[in-house]
Amino acid sequence: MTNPATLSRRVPGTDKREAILGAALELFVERGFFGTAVPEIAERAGVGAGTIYRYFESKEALVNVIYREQKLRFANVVLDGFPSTATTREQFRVLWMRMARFATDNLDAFSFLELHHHARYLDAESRAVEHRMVQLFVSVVTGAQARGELKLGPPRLLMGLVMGAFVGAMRNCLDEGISLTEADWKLAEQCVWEAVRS
Amino acid sequence: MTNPATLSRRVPGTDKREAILGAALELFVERGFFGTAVPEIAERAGVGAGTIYRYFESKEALVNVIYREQKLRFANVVLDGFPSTATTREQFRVLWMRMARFATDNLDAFSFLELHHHARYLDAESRAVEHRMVQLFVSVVTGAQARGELKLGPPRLLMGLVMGAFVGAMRNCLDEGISLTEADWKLAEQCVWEAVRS
DNA sequence: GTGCTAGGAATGAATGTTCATTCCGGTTGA
DNA sequence: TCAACCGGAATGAACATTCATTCCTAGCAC
Repeated sequence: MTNPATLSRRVPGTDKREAILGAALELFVERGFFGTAVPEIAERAGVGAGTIYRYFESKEALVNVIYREQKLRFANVVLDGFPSTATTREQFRVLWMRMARFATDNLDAFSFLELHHHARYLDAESRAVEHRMVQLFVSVVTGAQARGELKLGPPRLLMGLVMGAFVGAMRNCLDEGISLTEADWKLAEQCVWEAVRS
Repeated sequence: MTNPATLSRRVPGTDKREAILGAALELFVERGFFGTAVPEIAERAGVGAGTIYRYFESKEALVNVIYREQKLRFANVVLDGFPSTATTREQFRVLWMRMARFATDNLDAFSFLELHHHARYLDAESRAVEHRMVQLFVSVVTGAQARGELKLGPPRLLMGLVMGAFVGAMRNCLDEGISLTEADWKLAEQCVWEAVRS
């Protein structure tokens, strides 16, 4: 009963759920939330329109599941095994390059998170997930400031500059349909480090 | 026929047109393009739904007019009387502070331009307006690089970092419902200059 | 092995709602 | 009186969601 052939039977329809999530992610990136019709999602996922409502309570619930899932995936990629005892310089490099990897390997997920930042249809839990991540970053910045390794100033402002610069760099990629080279990412990292170092 | 009393007759309904543009700008920022219903725009503008179609061919034409209008307003505020003979350091300061002024004084317009960056419903002319602005900035960056005053590297990448950092700083404002102080803007300017200086 | 059956999963046409757009009767200023 | 202008009800298309029906397969009887 637990051999691979029966696995998809034991958790029925998991693959359909994944197909719906994948199709919805793509379409929300391409057309936005209100610009995407539920039957379109069904068509791209290769399921009936009604099937979506077997897995998700509503279109809004669907977009919230995607948001939280991808936000947590991002957090895992970036923070898993974070070198908390390394120098701030090294921590910054690791953070930047992990973000670059996530964004490069998961273009749609990255665009989705960007696009749906603070959207009206995100519910309290989705906002809470976001808020927890921000708080975590703020505490890292505050710590580095206390050790005199980052410029002084509102932590949220410094974080905004760094994250904004990252998104700005990535956006060039997306806008031009090209992808940034490893060298480009390293240059960007060096630039932004010089922006915030004390 | 040209005295003030008859002006609003000679350009009929100019004030209604402005009311529609203003209401639509606000609502598109609050709810997005597809999330905003035309009758809602009419209500906030204090006109009938049909009246909107006396001034704009369609909802899509309306959003494009707003986009181009605000993009050009931004370009004017930032580039009008630009000190083209000053040092790159001084030019950077002027650019940054003018952008800060525009964003602070025109929160909705700034958010609108951010939100509708590369949206599907922007037409060829709107894209052309955007493209011309980018080209202009690229040539400024390239010139400064040639004089050895900016880091070398893809001009689009450096621009992306700077503009991204600006947006990131501004976003803190919007997210927290607070506004950045003059000191905050100066700190941010100093940080970002150090990111791109040679 | 074969045929049957129960019941959960999947479907997509049907439903009621909401939307962008049109159109016509009323209003206004000259 | 008249032409230009306006409002908002009317219209048809498109939408999110539902639900009566079909499909699939594990389990059983033989």
